Amino acid sequence: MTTVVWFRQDLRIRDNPALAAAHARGKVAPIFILDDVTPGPRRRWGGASRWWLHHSLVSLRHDLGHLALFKGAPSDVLPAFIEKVGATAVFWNRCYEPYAIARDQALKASLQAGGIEVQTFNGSLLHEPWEVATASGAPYKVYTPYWRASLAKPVAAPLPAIKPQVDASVPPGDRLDDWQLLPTRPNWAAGWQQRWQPGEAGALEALDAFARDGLADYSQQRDRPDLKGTSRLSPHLHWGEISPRQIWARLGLETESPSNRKGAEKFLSELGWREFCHHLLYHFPTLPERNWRRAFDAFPWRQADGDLKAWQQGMTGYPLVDAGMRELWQTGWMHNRVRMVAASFLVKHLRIDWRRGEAWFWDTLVDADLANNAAGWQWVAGSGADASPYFRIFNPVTQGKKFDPDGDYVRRWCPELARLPDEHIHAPFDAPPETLAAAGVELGRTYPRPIVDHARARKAALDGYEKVRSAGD
DNA sequence: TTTTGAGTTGTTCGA
DNA sequence: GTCGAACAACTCAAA
Repeated sequence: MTTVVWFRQDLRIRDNPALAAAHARGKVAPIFILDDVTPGPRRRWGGASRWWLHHSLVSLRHDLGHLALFKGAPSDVLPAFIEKVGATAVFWNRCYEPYAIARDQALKASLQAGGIEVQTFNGSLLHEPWEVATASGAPYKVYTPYWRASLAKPVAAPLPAIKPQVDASVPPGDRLDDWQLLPTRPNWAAGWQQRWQPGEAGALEALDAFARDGLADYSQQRDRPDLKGTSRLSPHLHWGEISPRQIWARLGLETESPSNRKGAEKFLSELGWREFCHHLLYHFPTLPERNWRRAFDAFPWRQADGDLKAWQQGMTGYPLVDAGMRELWQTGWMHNRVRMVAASFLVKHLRIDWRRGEAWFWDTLVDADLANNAAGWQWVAGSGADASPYFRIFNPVTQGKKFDPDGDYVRRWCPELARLPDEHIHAPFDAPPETLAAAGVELGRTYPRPIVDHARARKAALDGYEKVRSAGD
């Protein structure tokens, strides 16, 4: 008996429920479908995600021994593939993007109507979004009670690795290179393979390194963009090269020292945010498109295309923001602390609609994830569930001094400022002229002047939120 | 149904 | 330099 396993965001052979169940039935016909056609917001993977996907598929194909690649609408591709390999069943692990849920439900119904057995599994979350609910059965809208309720539920143990018996008659489908997932002209991802190792082996190595070395100081170091204090597991998690269950199981063992235990709990609570974001997206499917708090529809966003461009290019004149945006552009990733500062700057200092920032992150982040991205941006904007209060406006200079105290992070990504002394590295616009000259910095020429004044921008943002407040009634 | 306590990540101002 | 209070009300979750 051959079972088709449709791989999506579960590009691994360990703890893969759909693959394990199919293997238990007999031969397996694995397939990945590049779906650029199903309609929906952010249905098409961004540029950085496509780079990651390419390499992750190479890795998965190697681990499986065979992987069929097809491009197009799953509603066309999958039934044809099932027929071609003579399968009687298809298994997959669930996705949670609203368009994917609609697509998969329709496909499941039509396959079942055609006599094909369909089974779906949880391969991406500790708990399904509908499994965690308040006493009255409603979805949670606040993180802390959500996570408390999640912690009270048992987490399934991870499944062992599967080396499936692949059906020899499985057609290979497309050549991966023909999908052109990798950038050319220019190849902006040159050098990314020194920084990232997409695929299951890389994910396991990253978890191993983090569990070994990262937990003891995680609670403090996670906020320091100048240090390597975070796990960098986010892109691996997004593509399902590793599952939250595996992380849960691994970190649950790291309890020999109190500091490790504290770090593990903190990290798992970050995993909890990922779960909460998926919970929100599932229960509020317009999250990527509409203000979760509708009163924010009254916020007076600016068009300001030039300011948007300066932000995207890391040319705002605020070193921490610029360092973050350049790190993003050059590596496909940005430190979480800096994401908050840079996002807050776009939304509150520049008063540009969070959706335009969300779109930029979607295209440039290797860990771009609809649930996390949409919920994160709405959190920063103040329009989201359990969001940052409107009056919380990050000061990029204060944040820089606090979390990049020696300026190492700014110097790495804004080398034109590298020779400034520590006390001026986060606010070159306040440095004495002779200090700037000695460091070879000429504002407006070698590094931009601030595109907005912090105090004025802060006041304007608060005025904008006043409109939201009055629209709330 | 009503009430009560609580709520990721900050900044600024004044003592 | 450090510290606490104000920011401003509102919504949520649970008793």
